[in-house]
Amino acid sequence: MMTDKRTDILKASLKLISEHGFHGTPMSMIAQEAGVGAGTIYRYFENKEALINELFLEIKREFSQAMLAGFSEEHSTEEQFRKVWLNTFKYCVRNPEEMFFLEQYHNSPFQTPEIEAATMEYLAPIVAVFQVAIEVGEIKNIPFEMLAIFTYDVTVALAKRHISGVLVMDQSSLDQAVQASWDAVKIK
Amino acid sequence: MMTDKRTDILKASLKLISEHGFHGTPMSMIAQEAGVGAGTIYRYFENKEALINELFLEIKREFSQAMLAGFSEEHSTEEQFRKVWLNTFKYCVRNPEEMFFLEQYHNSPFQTPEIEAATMEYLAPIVAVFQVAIEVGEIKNIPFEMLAIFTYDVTVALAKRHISGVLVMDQSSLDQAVQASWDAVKIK
Amino acid sequence: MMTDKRTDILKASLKLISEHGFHGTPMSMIAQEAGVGAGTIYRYFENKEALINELFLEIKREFSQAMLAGFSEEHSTEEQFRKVWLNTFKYCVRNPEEMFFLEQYHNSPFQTPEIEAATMEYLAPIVAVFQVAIEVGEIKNIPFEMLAIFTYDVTVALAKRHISGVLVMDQSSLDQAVQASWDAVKIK
Amino acid sequence: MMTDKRTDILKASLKLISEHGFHGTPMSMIAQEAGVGAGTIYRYFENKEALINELFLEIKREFSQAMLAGFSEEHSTEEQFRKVWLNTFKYCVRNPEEMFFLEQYHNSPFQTPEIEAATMEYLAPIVAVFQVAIEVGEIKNIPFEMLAIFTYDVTVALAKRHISGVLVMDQSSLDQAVQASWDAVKIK
DNA sequence: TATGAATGAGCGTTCATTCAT
DNA sequence: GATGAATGAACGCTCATTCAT
Repeated sequence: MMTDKRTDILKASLKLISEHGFHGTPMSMIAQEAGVGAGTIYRYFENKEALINELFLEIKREFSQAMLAGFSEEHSTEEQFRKVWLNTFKYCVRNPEEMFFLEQYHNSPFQTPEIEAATMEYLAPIVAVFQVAIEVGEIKNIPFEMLAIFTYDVTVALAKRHISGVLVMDQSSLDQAVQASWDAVKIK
Repeated sequence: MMTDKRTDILKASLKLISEHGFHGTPMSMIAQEAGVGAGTIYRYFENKEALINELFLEIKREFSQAMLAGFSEEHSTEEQFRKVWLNTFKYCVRNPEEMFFLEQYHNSPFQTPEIEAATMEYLAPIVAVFQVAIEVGEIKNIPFEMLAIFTYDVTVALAKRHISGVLVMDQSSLDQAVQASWDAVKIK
Repeated sequence: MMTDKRTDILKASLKLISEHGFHGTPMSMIAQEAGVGAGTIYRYFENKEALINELFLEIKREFSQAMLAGFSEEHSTEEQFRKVWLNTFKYCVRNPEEMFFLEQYHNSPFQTPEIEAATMEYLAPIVAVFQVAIEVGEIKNIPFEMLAIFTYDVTVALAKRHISGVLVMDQSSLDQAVQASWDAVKIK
Repeated sequence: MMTDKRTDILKASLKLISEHGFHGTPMSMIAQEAGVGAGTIYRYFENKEALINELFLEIKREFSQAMLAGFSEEHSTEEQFRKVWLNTFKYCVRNPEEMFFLEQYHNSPFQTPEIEAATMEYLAPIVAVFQVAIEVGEIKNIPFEMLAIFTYDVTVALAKRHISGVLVMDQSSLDQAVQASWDAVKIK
């Protein structure tokens, strides 16, 4: 299969980078974990930076899809909000490698405005919902970027603390957290 | 002597690391920027890791002091909350290098539980205020770690977006953001 | 391939180390002399210490084989003694690099009891001959370590003086030396 | 006192070098052990090599004097031989630092023919005794260098084994060793 | 197409030596 | 004279990348 090795390389990269960091993961280690020759990586990716950027885009796409799972415009804004919030949290907890990778990426020199922007479009449906909710007066008229912080960033931060064990998120804590996030953005 | 070499080295490290990352900043580059010989760094710091850890502790202390500026127990909880929130935001915006450095540090292998813990005590006064506010029923009874996310993490995230230009935080946006954060944690 | 890089590296190491010493021989110099890249050495040897240890074991094995050349239990003890003595001397004179390397190694921190011990078994046949000779009363009942000094150490010391030119060992001097060594250990 | 610091430096060098080797002993370590500033060493010695060479000459002189202790032409050749032999052995066992230093020196690039030769004159009395003994037919007519090997080199090698514990030299072993050495060089 | 041996620039770090005080 | 902070060349070693097979 054509994409087999490419996928193997991306998987190996994710696993190793999430554990050892970008700089603790030599290309040779990725090659070994992926079961390919070191030179083979360069048939699929121009260089290490390109590999990491493509991995980022792939994970970001998957993450965005997960955020939108079961998303339906028939529900209330609050229900949609909760849905997305919990989807985000669940994805993080179930895919810690992906989450750690993204967190590392966001604080690295690999990160570029163009690539970050490219991921924005994945979340268009959510943006639309917020847009309508603002117009009908259900949530505060604040920039989408700010809304995103009270949902995405807060959720990921909680998931990280949960995974590291610093903060145990049981059902009741989860309810508290969603409620607090909703309180932050809702009107009244 | 007018300039202290230790300080020069820390300053150079901060500037370069905040821009190029830990691994994008060789010791030789730090030496050059600081105007010292490469070997001189090792008179003041045991190795690169120790240099970075000491820089972290120094910045964290300064940051914590900035967060507590003008802090007084005579004001209301909400006023104290706003004060700390705005202090945090201002520090980030005025000291972007320090902020980027801290963010990088928190997602790096340099970070160790001991060093992280050592910084916790700086914020004891804030913890105390939250504690009282919870007891008297002014803010929600949620774990301190969660409260921290709705204050510290959210604020830093906003400052980062502001600095990158993705999100312009004028006075009115700032008011909105503080209010949203307060809405997230306050009762009623 | 005609030339084996591993062998090239060992040969270059031997030549340079015997001349300049362990610490006067950087890895880069070995690489250049061997005609390989600096990093290539590390494909064949874990680090400098491992390279030196492997070189030691290789030379020690070769040396031991040379000492035992033409060794036969059919001859008299004295003939066997002379044979080994002269084999040793000849090897040193013909392979001064190997000899200087071994001498350096024996006075270095690379030397470890395990590695030293590993080389002992090469000389088992000689030990056996001495053992029997002691039992039948042909040579003095002195510890093997002491016998070794009157044979091996003395011989190497003579070879060193010969190579340095301080002492010219012609056939007659050689006969004198062997005789003196034999007089030291023989009975009566 | 004028020579105080110089002596301190030499003592510190001997102690540290005998333990850690030439290359495991930085000048700064010597300075600290000697209780002087690093730069001070360069007032007394041109550089590290000169320091080591001077230390060698000093030890060699002391060693030679020890070898000649109680030396008297009134005794028989054999008695004189035994005396020197045992003096040598005792010095090594009582001054292992000096012995290890000398052994290291002899297998190092510091060693030069000129310096080695300079030490020869210390042993002139011994040379004279051997000379006479050869002329009167008490010992074999072999070069002094070869005689030296059967006395000095053999003795030092035994002392080294004794100190390392590989070979325990009690009174009887010592008698055996002296006898073997004497057997090697005596006539009949 | 796939490999992995080979490369060498670049890293963190050491230490003999200098020189302002 | 004595100091020790400062230097920077040189070290051992890593790893992204290339290219002959």
